[in-house]
Amino acid sequence: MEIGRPYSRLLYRLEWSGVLSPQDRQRIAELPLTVTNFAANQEVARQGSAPSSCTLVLGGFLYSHKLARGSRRQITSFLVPGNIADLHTLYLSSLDHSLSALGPAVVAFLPHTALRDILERSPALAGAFWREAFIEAAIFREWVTNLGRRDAIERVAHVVCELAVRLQAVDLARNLCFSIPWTQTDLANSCGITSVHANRVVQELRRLGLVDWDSKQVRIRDWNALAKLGDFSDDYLQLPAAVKDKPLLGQKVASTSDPKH
Amino acid sequence: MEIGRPYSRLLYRLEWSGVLSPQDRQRIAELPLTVTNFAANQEVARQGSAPSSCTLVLGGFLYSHKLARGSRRQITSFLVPGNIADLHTLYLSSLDHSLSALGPAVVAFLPHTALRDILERSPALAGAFWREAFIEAAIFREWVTNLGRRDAIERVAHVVCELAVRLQAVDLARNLCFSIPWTQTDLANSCGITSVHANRVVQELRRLGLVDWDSKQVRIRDWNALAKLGDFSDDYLQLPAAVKDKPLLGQKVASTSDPKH
DNA sequence: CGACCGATTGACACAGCTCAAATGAAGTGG
DNA sequence: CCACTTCATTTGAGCTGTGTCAATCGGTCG
Repeated sequence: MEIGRPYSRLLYRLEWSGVLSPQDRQRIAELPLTVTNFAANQEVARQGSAPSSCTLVLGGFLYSHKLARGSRRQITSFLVPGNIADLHTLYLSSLDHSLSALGPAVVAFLPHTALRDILERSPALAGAFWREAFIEAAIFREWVTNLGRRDAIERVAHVVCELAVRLQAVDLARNLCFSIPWTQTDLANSCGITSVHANRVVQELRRLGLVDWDSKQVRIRDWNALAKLGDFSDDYLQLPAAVKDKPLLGQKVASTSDPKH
Repeated sequence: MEIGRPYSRLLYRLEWSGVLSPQDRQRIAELPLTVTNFAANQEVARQGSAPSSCTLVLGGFLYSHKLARGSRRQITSFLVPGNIADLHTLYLSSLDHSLSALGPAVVAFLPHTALRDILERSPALAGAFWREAFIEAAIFREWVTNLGRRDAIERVAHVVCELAVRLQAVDLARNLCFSIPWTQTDLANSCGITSVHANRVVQELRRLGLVDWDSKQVRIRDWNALAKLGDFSDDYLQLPAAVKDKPLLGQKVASTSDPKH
């Protein structure tokens, strides 16, 4: 994966479904974009607003969230570099969730007009974006299942597994180790538990020897056990064979390099 | 809404985002379709399979579901007439959930080839389908929030409100009353609770005078109270003004016509 | 009539919540 | 370089919503 250009991770993901024509790659490369930095916890878009551009994550993490009962926060998804956080604003008038930066983050805003234009002109790109949207929906279904039918430690294990896979797929996790600037409260808000209980779960995962967890740094020490505990299978993420064959998952490479770093 | 043709409810929904050209309506009307009947609980599509057509609900209900821990079932969505249950199979190779009939149901299978064709030819139809897909995603986000941050009675109240609105939007609910062939176990599987507890919650809703509940027949007796209890707002369903202005919600018409039918 | 399925009920157990406080780490300003 | 603040993590002690197990009841259908 070519890294270094703003759209490189997006392009990499879009080509999961098949190589794009030079012209289509060019279309992506030429998308007008406004790069903006956000501080930790800064709001990128507010529920109810009607943005005129979409938000591509370049660096760091965003999360979408909603409130229940007026004050109970639920994180509905984590967005990692290469993800477009709110493609739906292209066709839905108002945003049904808020969007915030988990830690410091860099995003690019892509005007709706330009995106609609390439979706109309290139069936291949339209297909690639459809695919992105549908993968996001599959993740939502998995989260519904996670929240509805797994207990706290399983939920946490599952979310950690999911992030590990999604991050390694865009080269942001190495050796089952990744950095993410979340707090245990963020974790709790994504797993539908309280932060107090999230803390106890994290401690239990440490005690079981499944993960090292320095809050901002997560290292999975026993992938197979964690995936089993979290009832995790990466099927729903629809990874292409080329990505699945990368090492790091299934602990194929857990022994090749120094597990301490 | 014109009723009577297989695609009428779909067309009605597609036009929520704006009137379609006669040619586009024609394209929908001419979609090749295979109509099939399913018995209650019969499987329409199995997780892991790779269908070559999409499933349009014509009558009755479908539900998508996944298993956690091998045996705990979670319903991830209810599909009502006019919904396409698995549009994502157009672009994702394998189904990440199973699809079953809640009660007896009639569905139409639409070949991928025909659907891809109209998505490529008509930007307006593509936009309408994008909109459908994004509304589905918004529902998933709401479900994530429901499961993660509301307690049992709130979850049930919320799901009932959602179904009432979605059904009345396609003329399948009158006077806040609708028929749905679910069991309390189905309800439990959608709300992430056990069937025993679902029963207690239903009894409590009855006792509070919020709903009449004859299992297959749900009548909301106090919409405002139920919506408040379920922390429900229909914003995420992205109803067009024309539909929101219909009576029945907000109990505007709770008295105008016969509540028995 | 018997079989089966869904609704209902009761007794009890426990996962996770609430409330409250202590500890620790990181930054800020003097 | 040290007080001071702030925020995240951690711990403890009850409390409660929901699960589990098991039985009963009622309706439907062959």
